[in-house]
Amino acid sequence: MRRTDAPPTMKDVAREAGVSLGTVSKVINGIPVGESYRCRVEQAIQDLGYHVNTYARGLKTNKTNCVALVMPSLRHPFFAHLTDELTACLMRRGYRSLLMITDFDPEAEQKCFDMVRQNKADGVIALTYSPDLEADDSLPIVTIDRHLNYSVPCVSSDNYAGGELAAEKLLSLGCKKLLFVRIGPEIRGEADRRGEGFEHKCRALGADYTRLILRDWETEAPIYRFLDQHLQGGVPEFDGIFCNTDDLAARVIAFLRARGVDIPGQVQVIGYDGIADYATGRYACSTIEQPIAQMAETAVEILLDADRVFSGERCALPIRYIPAETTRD
Amino acid sequence: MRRTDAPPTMKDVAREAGVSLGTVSKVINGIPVGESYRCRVEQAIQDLGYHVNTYARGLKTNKTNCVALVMPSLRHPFFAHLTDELTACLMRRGYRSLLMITDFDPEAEQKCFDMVRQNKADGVIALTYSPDLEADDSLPIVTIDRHLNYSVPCVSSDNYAGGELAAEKLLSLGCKKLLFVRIGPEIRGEADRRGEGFEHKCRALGADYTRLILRDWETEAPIYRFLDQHLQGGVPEFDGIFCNTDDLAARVIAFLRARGVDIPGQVQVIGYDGIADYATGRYACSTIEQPIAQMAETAVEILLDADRVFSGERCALPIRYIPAETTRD
DNA sequence: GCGCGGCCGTGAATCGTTTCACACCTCGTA
DNA sequence: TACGAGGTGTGAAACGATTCACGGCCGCGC
Repeated sequence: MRRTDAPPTMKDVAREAGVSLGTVSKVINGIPVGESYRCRVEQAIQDLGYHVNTYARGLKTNKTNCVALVMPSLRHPFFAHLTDELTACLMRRGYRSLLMITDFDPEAEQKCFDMVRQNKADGVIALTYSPDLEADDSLPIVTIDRHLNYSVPCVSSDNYAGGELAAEKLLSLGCKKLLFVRIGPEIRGEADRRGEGFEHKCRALGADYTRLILRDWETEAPIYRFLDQHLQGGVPEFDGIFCNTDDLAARVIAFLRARGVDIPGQVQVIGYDGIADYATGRYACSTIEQPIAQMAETAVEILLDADRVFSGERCALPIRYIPAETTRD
Repeated sequence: MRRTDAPPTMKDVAREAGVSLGTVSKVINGIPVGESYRCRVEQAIQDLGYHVNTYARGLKTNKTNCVALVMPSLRHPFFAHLTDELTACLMRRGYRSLLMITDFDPEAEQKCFDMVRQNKADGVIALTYSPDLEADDSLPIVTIDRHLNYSVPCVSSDNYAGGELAAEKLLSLGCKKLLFVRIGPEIRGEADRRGEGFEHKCRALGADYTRLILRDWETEAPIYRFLDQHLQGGVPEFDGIFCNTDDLAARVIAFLRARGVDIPGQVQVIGYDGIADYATGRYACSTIEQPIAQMAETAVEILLDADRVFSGERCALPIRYIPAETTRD
């Protein structure tokens, strides 16, 4: 007799229903089976409170219904929002998500990839910062905003167009002297195309622009120094600034305001991401919004719809401009 | 011959190293084994690029090294931050986290619990909104801020003390007429103790207070109506307001300011959670901060350290007051 | 009435681990 | 020298699902 504290197995169900293992398996997997058999099995499953053992199934089928999400952090609202949408998408399709946080550490990122391999997830959706991760071609991977190598599909918003849009907006607001500020680690990422698009548009329209590129996190000091140097007698030299993230934009705005600069009176500032503050629903600055839900949907689609063949495909989704005074809600 | 595209198994390692399965198993699990044997096995593992198959192991051991995280959403920074800390804690201990998002839907919450059962996670850490979830006593569960029933341990910040602290602060700032506003669904949750602590302290100090309790999300209209009614000739009747969440506080502040009320000149407002805006690092309002990292650490500890016995224990962690003008960083 | 094809339920084999009873070897002791 | 205890590697059995070759049964057609 089976101990009552151990969960029931298919064998128990089969015995209870008076059928064979194969029949139980068929019922569970929705394979057609004689009416009376199906009923007996379903009844037995109910009575015993049977649940399939995912690990036995995974062992046999080599399918786990599990996708690993590799994210740098959930502190940043963009990552959190993205993870939220990805998980929702995956659950809708009957997949579970295995969450891994790397804290921007390349070593941790590589470790995650190794873990994923050994955990036999069905796939990986990753947003990473290590320039040269060993992507395992044995496992389907989709990256977000990053090029691991050119056989790994990458989903992102249309960063180039976003940069162009930022330039257009600043110029159409009457700005004459533009500045592009970029912060963050060096990556072969789509996000770098924000600057390219911006510069291209500036050149195309014959606008005066400068760029300030910092290849590290958390080193804002040089930016503040630069801004100070270009603040002649309290009058800022630049009247339009494009920052590569919203939080950088917010800090730049705070810094300039502390120096007595009127924003947006004297200087226009545009950020990138389009995340509103949760509490107030307000945007900290004018911004280029990324279609997060659509990015998540697309990443999941590419990962799971194996019938479509993707080879190093890049998927650039449409962006949108949001002025600072906007409130979400 | 094993096909080269199939991942190597312990059997392959054993053959390559010229030892038995049992020996390979011992090496993998760190059980002492003769020096020369260990070396041969480790070499073979290297050569073959062997990784243990988690599903086979899980099947055999009934342990998965996997904890399910049931969260309402990651849009709210409190949940995101908490999930971040929980995942970090779990990874440090060699556990993986299975993320499930319920979107505040009781049905989805129950479904998550069912999924967890069938997925055989080693445990669950849940922050739920359904008043009566069927907790499965076969699976270790720790809740955050919620009482499922009194045999399930619950971790939270010291909400009662937080309420008291809010009352004290408002009074010490010179407020005479206090208001407590609560919004959110009805739950048997620790969060309700915020109001109790607040009221208790008010009574103890003989302070004049009113309460406005809404048992639903997203129905702020009655709050605004109430505030309007108590705005006699532009002068607010209440000069100290305690809101049960930061985002409610932020909205109340925005509403009153739109009515021309000077905050904090005429009215002091305190929220709860202590989450700073990511972009600016600023707190949207004065607030009672919850020790999120400590809550995560404690929840994981209670869940995994089975040697300690918990029966319906409630763990209330210390809170802290943060004035509005503070900046994180 | 007989034979054959199709349908459908059966249960043994299998997936890759862990575990454990067992056999072997060595060393110390009588 | 002989025997037993202790240490160590071995490999078969088991975990709980899926799969597939097999065989029983039914009905149709000649």
